[in-house]
Amino acid sequence: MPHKVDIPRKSIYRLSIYQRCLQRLKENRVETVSSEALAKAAGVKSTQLRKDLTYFGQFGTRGLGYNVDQLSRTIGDVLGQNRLQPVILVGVGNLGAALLRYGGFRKEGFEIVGAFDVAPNQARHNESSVRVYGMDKLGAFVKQHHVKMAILTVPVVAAQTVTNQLVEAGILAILNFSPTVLEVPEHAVVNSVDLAVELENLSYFIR
Amino acid sequence: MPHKVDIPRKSIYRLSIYQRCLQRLKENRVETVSSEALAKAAGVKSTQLRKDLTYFGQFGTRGLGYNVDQLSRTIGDVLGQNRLQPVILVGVGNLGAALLRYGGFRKEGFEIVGAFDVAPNQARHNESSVRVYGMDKLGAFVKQHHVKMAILTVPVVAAQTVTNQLVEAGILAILNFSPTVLEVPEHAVVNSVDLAVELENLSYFIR
DNA sequence: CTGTGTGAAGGCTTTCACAGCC
DNA sequence: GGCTGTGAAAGCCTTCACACAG
Repeated sequence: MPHKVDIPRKSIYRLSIYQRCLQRLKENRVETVSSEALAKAAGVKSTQLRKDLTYFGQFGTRGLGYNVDQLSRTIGDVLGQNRLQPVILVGVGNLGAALLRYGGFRKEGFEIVGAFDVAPNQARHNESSVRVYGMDKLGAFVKQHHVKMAILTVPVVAAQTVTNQLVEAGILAILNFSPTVLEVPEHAVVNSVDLAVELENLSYFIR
Repeated sequence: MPHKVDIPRKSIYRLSIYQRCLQRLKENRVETVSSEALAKAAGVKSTQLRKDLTYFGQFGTRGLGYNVDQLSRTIGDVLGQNRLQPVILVGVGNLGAALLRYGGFRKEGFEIVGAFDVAPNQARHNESSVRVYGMDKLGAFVKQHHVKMAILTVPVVAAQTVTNQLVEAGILAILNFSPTVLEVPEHAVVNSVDLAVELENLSYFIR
């Protein structure tokens, strides 16, 4: 429920990583974990893990560690992944279609409830159970299904236009795969995944 | 050629963004750009852009700005994108196959020269011109083609094992799409793209 | 005695303010 | 006058050191 802004964005990212590790521990029937052990699994320092957690409260038992199940549920609450979050995907090309088929988001609390494309009929929607609609259906769909998040996999030239449509429709968060900088109003959030940028970055570090 | 370690990693990332914007300017026959204008296009402050650039030298003309073409070539040198860099892809499932078909990396200086999978024959390699080999061919291929970078799109359970094989084969940089933390020796670099983490992160910011 | 929680210190990145050059 | 280059300041995040609880 809170929304304290003075929590480092990086801490939030790490919360997701911790959650992954906790899930794996849960599968292995581990009930308790120390900050040392969990931090190692997540690839961070134990002090950082503890600091990250204290932004949201105190969950550990001194001398013992953290209860895996309880910590996992707490982090789930913070990240809002304890309710299935509906997501739409816009742009059903190569990448978009692959993400539709992937479906592994569901386990993390996200469900792609609909897809949109300028040419819904020729879109590569084979094998996926998600329906592909034309762009004209977007506004009504978002309102009807109370969708707040969108995955954007359209070509660069369309990215900003579609973004505007999404914001207009009431979308608050966009996961952008187009290699371009998107402009959105204050109240909306964009995370960009740029594959070429990641490759270039690696390329720099191996010379 | 250099490899100064005291350059912020984030600056390197931004260099890629600047490069994108410069390319677009070049297409529009723009010859000169101010730090103010370029920064705006890249979504950063102009002082940050200038600071980023000074890590590598002085490229601007006071009172005028930067020469688009020259700056672009300089950044290209730094990022090592002026030679086509060979890349392999391991794990030809949904996402892997989509990336193979995508092919948009070439424009940024990367070429996927080969793909690998435990089951190369049933891999989804349709429509792509990249050949899919069995994992046993990996070592020889990497050596023969002098490949230094790999894209990893295998399931979580296989990720660390395959990573070890890659490092063993001589791969220095890995772009990892598996939702797990990879362990690599000092001399190797990993960049991870975790779609679920990105979604969770967004989810946090819209509550 | 083990392991968490946390104020303070340290380190890194961004921003400011302005000197310097065209 | 306009715009870059840059030392210094500010801000932010990580790490340390240790108090404190079980």
